[in-house]
Amino acid sequence: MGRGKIEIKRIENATNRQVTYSKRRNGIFKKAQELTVLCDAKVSLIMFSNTGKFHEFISPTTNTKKMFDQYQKTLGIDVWATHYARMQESLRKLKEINNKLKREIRQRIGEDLEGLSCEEMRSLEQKMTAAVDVVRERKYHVIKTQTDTYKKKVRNLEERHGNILLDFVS
Amino acid sequence: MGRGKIEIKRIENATNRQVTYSKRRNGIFKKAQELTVLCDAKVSLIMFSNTGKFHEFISPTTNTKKMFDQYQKTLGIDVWATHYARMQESLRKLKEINNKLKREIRQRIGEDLEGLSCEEMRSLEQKMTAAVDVVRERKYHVIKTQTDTYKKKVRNLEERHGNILLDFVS
DNA sequence: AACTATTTATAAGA
DNA sequence: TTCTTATAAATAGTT
Repeated sequence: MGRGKIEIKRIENATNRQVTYSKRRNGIFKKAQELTVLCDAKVSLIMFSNTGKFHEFISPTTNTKKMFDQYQKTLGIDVWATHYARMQESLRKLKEINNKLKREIRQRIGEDLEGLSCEEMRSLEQKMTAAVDVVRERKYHVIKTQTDTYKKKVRNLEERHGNILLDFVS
Repeated sequence: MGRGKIEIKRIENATNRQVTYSKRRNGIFKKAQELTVLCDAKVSLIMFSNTGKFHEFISPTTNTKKMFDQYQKTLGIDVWATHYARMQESLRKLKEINNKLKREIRQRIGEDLEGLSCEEMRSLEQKMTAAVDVVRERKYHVIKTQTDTYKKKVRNLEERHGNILLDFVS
């Protein structure tokens, strides 16, 4: 999958190997996550890059301990695993929400409009003009309030000034 | 990937779930194998289907025991803590970004304007009207394109209709 | 870190 | 299960 087909053999260029590792690692993690959800399966995925970097995915499950116990006693790991998996899920969801929000903002900025139908565009425009109106009104309100405050101050000053002048005159 | 897009949630139909599990398990195993070879990585992949069937993939360069040894040796129990801390940090950051994005959207919807100064409000209004213009222009473009297409069709139909009428007359 | 031309995975149907 | 095939998704090479 990609610009060209590649042979499945060790990538000799270190940089390239690192990049591919990173990309494919994400791919596999995503697939593991999906399998966990779609098929209600339990998955443990642990990997070390050739540079020794460690990554893992563990399905959120109450039976994680069973999975590890089949191989060896790994004290405390299962407790963390559940917790960890939950966090992974949270991260994933947050990222998703983030992307959606970003897209919405982009649309409201006027980018990313390619996919929208005429009707959707009309609706978006309507929403946006309505919002602009709200902002405009609010702005006027603020200005009005400020102006009134200043007017009052000026009136006050004028009055006092007038009194001072009167003092001079008298 | 497939005839249709699917939502990532538990597949309720048991047969379907089993089939998907089988297909996707093969997919992940293949990917794990490829990663092992391409990137010279060590991968341990253990899974249980919801019916309790067990499958695993282990890089040929290692074995499960080695993998867990490395896991413990490289990480130790305290590394779980750092790992956990790192994830928590990520979560925090994502949430923060999320809130900012949400706030921006709210403002662009016309809510949450309380804290803004007159100047900020003016700037926001400007940005929004600019965005509305972009959307409006894009909308017009779409409508124009559609209209032109229809016009062409109508012209075509009229022409053909005219020919048919001529046939009748002659 | 993005992008995109391609390859690959896979959902649905048989 | 296995095959097929239209479509979605992953990703190799590139910028």
